[in-house]
Amino acid sequence: MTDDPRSAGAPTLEDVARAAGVSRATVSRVVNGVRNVDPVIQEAVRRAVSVTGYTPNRAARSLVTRRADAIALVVSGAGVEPETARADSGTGASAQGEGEEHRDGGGTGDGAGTGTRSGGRAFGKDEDSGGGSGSFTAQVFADPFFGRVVTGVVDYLRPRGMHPVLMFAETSRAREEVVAYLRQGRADGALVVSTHAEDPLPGLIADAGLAAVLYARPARPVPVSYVDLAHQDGARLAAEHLLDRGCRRIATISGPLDVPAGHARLTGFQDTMARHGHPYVPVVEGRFTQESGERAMERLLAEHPDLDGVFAANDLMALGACHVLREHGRSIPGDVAVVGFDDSSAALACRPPLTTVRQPVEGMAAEMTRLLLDRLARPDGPVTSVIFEPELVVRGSA
Amino acid sequence: MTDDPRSAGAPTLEDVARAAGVSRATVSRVVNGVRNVDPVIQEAVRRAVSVTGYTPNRAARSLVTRRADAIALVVSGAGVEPETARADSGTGASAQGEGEEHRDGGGTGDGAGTGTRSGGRAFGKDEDSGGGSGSFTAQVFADPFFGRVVTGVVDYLRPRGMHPVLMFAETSRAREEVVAYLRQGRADGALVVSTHAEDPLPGLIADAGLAAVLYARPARPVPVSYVDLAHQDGARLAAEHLLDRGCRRIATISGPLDVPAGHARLTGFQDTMARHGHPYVPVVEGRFTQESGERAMERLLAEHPDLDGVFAANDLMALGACHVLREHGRSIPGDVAVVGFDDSSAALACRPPLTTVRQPVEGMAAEMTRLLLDRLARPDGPVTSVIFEPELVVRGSA
DNA sequence: GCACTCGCGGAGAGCGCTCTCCATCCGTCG
DNA sequence: CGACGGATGGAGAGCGCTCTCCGCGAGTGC
Repeated sequence: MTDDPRSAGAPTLEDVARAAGVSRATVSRVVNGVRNVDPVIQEAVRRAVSVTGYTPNRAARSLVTRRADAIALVVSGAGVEPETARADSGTGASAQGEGEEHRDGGGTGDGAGTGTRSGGRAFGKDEDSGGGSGSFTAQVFADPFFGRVVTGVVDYLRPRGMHPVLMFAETSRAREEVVAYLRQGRADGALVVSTHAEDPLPGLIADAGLAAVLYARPARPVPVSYVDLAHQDGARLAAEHLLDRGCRRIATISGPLDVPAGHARLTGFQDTMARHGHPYVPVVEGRFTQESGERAMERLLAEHPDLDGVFAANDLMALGACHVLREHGRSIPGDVAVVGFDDSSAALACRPPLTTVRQPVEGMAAEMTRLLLDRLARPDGPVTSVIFEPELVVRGSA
Repeated sequence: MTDDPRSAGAPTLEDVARAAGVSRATVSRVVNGVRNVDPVIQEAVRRAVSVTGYTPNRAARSLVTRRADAIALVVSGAGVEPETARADSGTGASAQGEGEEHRDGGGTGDGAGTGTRSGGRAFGKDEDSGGGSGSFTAQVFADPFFGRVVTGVVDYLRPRGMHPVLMFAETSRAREEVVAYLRQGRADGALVVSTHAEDPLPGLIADAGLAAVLYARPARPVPVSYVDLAHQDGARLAAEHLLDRGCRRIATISGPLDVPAGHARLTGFQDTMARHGHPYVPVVEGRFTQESGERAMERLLAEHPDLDGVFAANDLMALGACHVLREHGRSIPGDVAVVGFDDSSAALACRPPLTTVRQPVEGMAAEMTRLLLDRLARPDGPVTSVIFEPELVVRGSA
């Protein structure tokens, strides 16, 4: 019968108000942006808050503010997949979404990465206890790139009291879930990292009038902000460095050509080479995985045993190339100079450490986050994009 | 004046009910677990839902169900930190979390891993555009381990329509934020991965009566479920393999001894070696980073130039050790056999690929998630823990 | 000295949803 | 043939919070 703080559940605004002898509204004012409350009362309220151990209920707040104060970090995958069936399997088993088909790399097509796919990832060979063997998620994190994106996003968000919800969207079903998630108001906007061009997700999000910012420019224009890297410039840096070093028989291992970054790095490289009198550059297409880099290097070596310089479109492939090169008795950089791209952790896992083109992933991810938060603050602000400049990091391999 | 679906904002249950000519309650019944609604009406409601494009508002639902249908994935860091000042630096720079003090390896103490810390991570040397140079986040993702944890968690959660909120908790402030987050009802429970023993977070969560499951047993008992690996057994496997191979002058690079996993792997290794007539095994403490593995290997080689076998407590260190070994002219496994631990992606980034002890991280993470969901379903269920058995994966290095 | 403004706190109306009663209506059994 | 039970749908009360009104008291200008 005393003023017990309603023994059930967590204390509410009401409880605090009672304890402080004021109204709910006043407590709310104090708890949030202190609009205009007498300092004395403020203090009383604050004391009451700590006495009762009050924590505002976010659901209730979100209900009225219509803000979740959360954002989604979405890793979006290939657009190519069997979605003809328009599966209406209701709830339940969505595990079948696995059947995703990657288009198998253009000219490289030695069927390599298909059966032996596990080469790219170390784990989960015959594991089946729920851990994602060949799952999209596992593939994603096999590349150090995504960890860096997460790092950039989280480091930007944390000081602002926000935390990202991690989502993956490699199937149309998953994509719809992402849109639904946003529409349900569980997140105010999305940070989308696409692993493939033609990803329909940005379009879906834009159509639904939801806020998003992309990492990398979408293949077809979408009215959404993005951050990107000047890939061509980076490739130019690599080419010039190899040339400056005196390499004359230079080849390149490109990324998947259906990925804008892969394409741009190749054309940037070829253009620069051509401009310096090397109109023809041997190229084998890889898939940004270490194993594909190995295959590509083997092939390159078979066809051009005398090459003295290689530019791989990312570090993982460069690492694989180095292994193969060494196995074939080539010293690095003595016999063959190798330049990678990204400056990821793989660059240092290599011996000698990789000379590479640095992509400031963390900074780009942070900027992407900033753009999203800006947009949420001013929904009618302009759609802006930021292009980052890469820089060459010279280490031992070239 | 017509039955326009209230042109403002998203359609609500009310709108759907009107469109279907039923009551809100009925629509709710259909949308959720269909308790008992006439099939005909069900169909009508479903049609109305798709016509109106209705999506339930999660905040409203959470408000009454008191469930967020979300869980937090928390990477928790060192307990050791300068929190005397009780830093009230408000928001902003949390980057100082770097000051985190790892005890510098027992006898190793050559001050190595201190200045050259960047060796462990590839990125962000002088980068400052917000991306986390030496941030805790960056450190965390520099190890392939966390990507695997995320993979396991996400792959288990996704088919269940859930997505994890990613949080980090390396400072007491961050820890409080995690607890607050849970108390606000933004997540129903937490999955906690501690990078250090003595982590206070599990205790804080348990004290607050919140649900959680840990990856790895906490140093001091906490009434919380966890999953863990039989580290000793794994180390035994490594020792026996090295011995079986005929190695007789074996040394080991241990993990940080203040981390239970590091400690257990060392003692398991030593015990087995002792049981086989090798009471003394040279050991240098590493920090689970590639660079610390290199340093340790250098030291080991200096003191025991004739060694013919090395067990590194994780793959990253084994990778570093291999580099150093090769630089010193030792062939692997010819002159020196190397065994790693984890079977992470680093094991395949190595040449020859690493023989290693497999920790089924994805499976363990999935199990951890299952335990949490179980607990949320039955809050008064038992506190259970699951210990996984490691297995030896023989590849080229030993 | 009176109306007017302004600062400040309280009352109360929802936000959209779930869920517990009830009211109905049907079929069926005594 | 009347009553009763089960199946079904509707009404309505909140969940905890924010925020718009209002009221009140005190300062201010003419």
